Amino acid sequence: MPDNGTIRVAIVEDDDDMRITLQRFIDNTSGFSCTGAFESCEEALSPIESEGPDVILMDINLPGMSGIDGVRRIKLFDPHANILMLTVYQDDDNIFRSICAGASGYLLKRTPKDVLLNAIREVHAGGAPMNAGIARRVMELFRKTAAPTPAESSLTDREIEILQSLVDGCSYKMIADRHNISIETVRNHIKHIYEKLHVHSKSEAVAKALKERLV
Amino acid sequence: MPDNGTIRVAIVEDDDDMRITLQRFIDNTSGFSCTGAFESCEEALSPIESEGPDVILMDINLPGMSGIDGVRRIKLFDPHANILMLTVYQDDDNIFRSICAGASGYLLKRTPKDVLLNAIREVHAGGAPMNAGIARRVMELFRKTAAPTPAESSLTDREIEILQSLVDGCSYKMIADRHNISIETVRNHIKHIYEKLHVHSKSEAVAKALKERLV
DNA sequence: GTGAATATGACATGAACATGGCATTGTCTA
DNA sequence: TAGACAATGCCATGTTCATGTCATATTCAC
Repeated sequence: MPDNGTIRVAIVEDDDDMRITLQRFIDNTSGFSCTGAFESCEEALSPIESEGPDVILMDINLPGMSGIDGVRRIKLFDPHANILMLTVYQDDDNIFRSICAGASGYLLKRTPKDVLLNAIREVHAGGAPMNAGIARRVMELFRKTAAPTPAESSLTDREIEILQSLVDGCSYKMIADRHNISIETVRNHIKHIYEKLHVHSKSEAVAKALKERLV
Repeated sequence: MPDNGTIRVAIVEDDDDMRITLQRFIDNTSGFSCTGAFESCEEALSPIESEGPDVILMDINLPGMSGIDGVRRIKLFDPHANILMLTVYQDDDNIFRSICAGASGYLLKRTPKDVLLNAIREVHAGGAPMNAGIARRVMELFRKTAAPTPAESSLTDREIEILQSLVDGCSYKMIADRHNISIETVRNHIKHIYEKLHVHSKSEAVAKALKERLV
């Protein structure tokens, strides 16, 4: 990392105009330098791995490997890479998949240059820049996705152990062996589990256990 | 909503100094007005419901009902309420629970006044203001919480429908009725599902379906 | 120290399931 | 157009499960 204070930026963008404009803009801005500008992830991966830029600007819709897959690949060899998605898409699915792949920020291409610079600084500083609408979307997605609080169950510790074994796919016999108890005892525990969960089969119990985070 | 352009803010904060300082600051700032400042959620709920402020600043650590529960309650009668958490806590658990409860933004109390004003504007405009570190944390939490990419399953559409029915706790007979096919056909589909998933029982299939997000 | 809850165990019976093989029909593709 | 795959269907056999009733020992609270 040369030139303390300069943020080294790599660009992956297939549109020639956009890419060249961005590269010039960054190189001509004090405090920033461009380590490379690439048309595709395939071209970008190796240079990015060796150069280790501070921030990577990544388009989503690229020929060949998508930007989202690119993020995943980059994160494989550098889990701390700071990647800022810069794209025209702001649908939930792309946002969701970008974040899951490991992107640290998400901006639209029409973002003004000064905001983009701030975002690059922010992502470099450990932030997660994104425009207001996208941030709110992430919150909504998060809320929807988040695990519901484990339901209050009246199951005893032992019953939860047995239920866990059911989730693991064990037969009664296997559960008996695993816990060193008689298969009749297993039956008994499972009877009680069924009563408490209001179910009538192994598969229902397993579904309920997993959906309600009982195990 | 009086005075077009003025953002009406309610405050819930138990610390007297903090609350009074905030209230004065907001009332003395052009474009903002304070509809009420409360020491507790219990006191705040009713006035907030009748006043319908544009933005609510909410502390987390309150005597009695916590700010997080407060958010939940407010969201019950006004799902579009814009609530900005303003707190000293920035641990994952509080952030996580605030977002799940329905908060739209999350700032620390030591946030400078001008940043706070911007955040109020932003949350009012549909954004989700939070400081850089918290934003990054939300992304991380999101990534950890989010559903892993559905595994490649090679199941046909029909098989996935049947598998869904298994997850719903159906017996073979119920599946046959639900899909208007013979129970023998159900057997056949399930045979194929077992082969493809490498399982040997309904409960194993259900567990695999839920764990690997096949349905 | 009595009662409630828990963990353990047994037995019996009918229902549901797992697995094998086999057949027909339609669709898609090399 | 032959082959692969999907969806539908039937039959048979053995296994596993669901559910009932009952019993004993332990623990913990009231």
